[in-house]
Amino acid sequence: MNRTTASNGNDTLLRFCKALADESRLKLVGLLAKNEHNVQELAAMLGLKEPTVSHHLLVLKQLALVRMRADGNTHWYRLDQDALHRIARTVFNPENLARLAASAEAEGWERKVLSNFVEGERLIEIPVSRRKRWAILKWLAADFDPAATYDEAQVNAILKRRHHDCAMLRRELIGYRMLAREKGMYRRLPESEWRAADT
Amino acid sequence: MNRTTASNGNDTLLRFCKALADESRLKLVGLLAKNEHNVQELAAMLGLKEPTVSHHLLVLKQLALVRMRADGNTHWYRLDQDALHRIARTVFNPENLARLAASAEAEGWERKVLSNFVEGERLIEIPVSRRKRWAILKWLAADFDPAATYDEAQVNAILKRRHHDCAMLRRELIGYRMLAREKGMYRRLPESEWRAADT
DNA sequence: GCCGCAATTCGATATACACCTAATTTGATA
DNA sequence: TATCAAATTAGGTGTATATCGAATTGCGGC
Repeated sequence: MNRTTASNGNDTLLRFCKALADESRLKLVGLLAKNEHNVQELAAMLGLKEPTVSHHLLVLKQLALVRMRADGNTHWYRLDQDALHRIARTVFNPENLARLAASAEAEGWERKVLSNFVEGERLIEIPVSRRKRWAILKWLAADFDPAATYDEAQVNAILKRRHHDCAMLRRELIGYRMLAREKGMYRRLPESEWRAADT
Repeated sequence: MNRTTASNGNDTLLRFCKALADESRLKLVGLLAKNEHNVQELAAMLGLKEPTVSHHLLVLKQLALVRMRADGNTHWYRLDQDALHRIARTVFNPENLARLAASAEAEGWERKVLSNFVEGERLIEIPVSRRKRWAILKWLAADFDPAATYDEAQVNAILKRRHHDCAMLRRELIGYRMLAREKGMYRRLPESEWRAADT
């Protein structure tokens, strides 16, 4: 199931793929590519019942892949070849693929981690995963001014705003070299000094 | 569900569409199009658990849409852009679409109807649909020699081989002008005399 | 050797949807 | 007008599969 609503632009791509991700509908497309057919014929050719074919045709119709012409009560369907190729072409070009990524960019990863572990201003839980923990620590490090120095009580006070286990957080921050302890005082190190997320 | 096994050639097309007919997998494609990512990152970015992502990556991998590079225990995935475009292009060209229809050609419609209503040499059921009934009657008419004449007993005997309700079949054959009754004798009319299927 | 972590595999669940039958709509015809 | 035939819509069922938690695998460090 999808917890985020599909972004409108790529929604077309998704529906297009869904529409063709069924053997019966693919056969329909193939049949309608060559000739016009009514629902009965299609049902007979595919070995399906009319309602089923109607259902499939509706799906294709909603993507404008098939056209219908009514003669009395019999409906004649045919494929809109141009539409098919147009969609196939526009939908798979690189720019469109790029937009797919927009919804969840690499840069957004850390934000997502935060949203998973931070409720309001408090850290609910310290992630076990090294990379996620790194993202959390980066967020904690932002609480410190690189130009200032703090004694242990001050560091603890700042960290306590986020999570009760300030000692653990302090140790981690030092482990990743985001904080450094010198002569009993702490200071935030520049990012260039930090250990990488995956080491 | 599919009652016929997919033809090998279009099987690729079907699997390709199935693979992309899922929002999570589309997002994966988008993300992997821009950068290499490991499973944890992808899971975090999509808001899914690692096993789920693994599953999706497997699907994409089986179509050779993604490549994997293992560094220790972390697996780095990226999109094979060429593969994607190559498949998209080859799979949607007209010749390939034409092959889709091969499995159930228009000419094959009547054959299909027969296979649905005829078991061995016996007619299981007389279709209600006018067009299907017409196909069945055409098949029955083939039992009669256009150059011969039959009395009613003979006609009934021939039809009884196909279905117990020979009276009904006889009436229908006459209704469609496939058989004609003249002076108590029956004879098969040429196809040019038959009423059309849809009248 | 053992432990920890990333990834995968396994087993279960829950949703999506292809398909059917039955009921309804709609157009043509008698 | 009643009626029939073609299509669609409505409702229900079974299968496929997206997702998860738990167990397993496999690699790297101690």
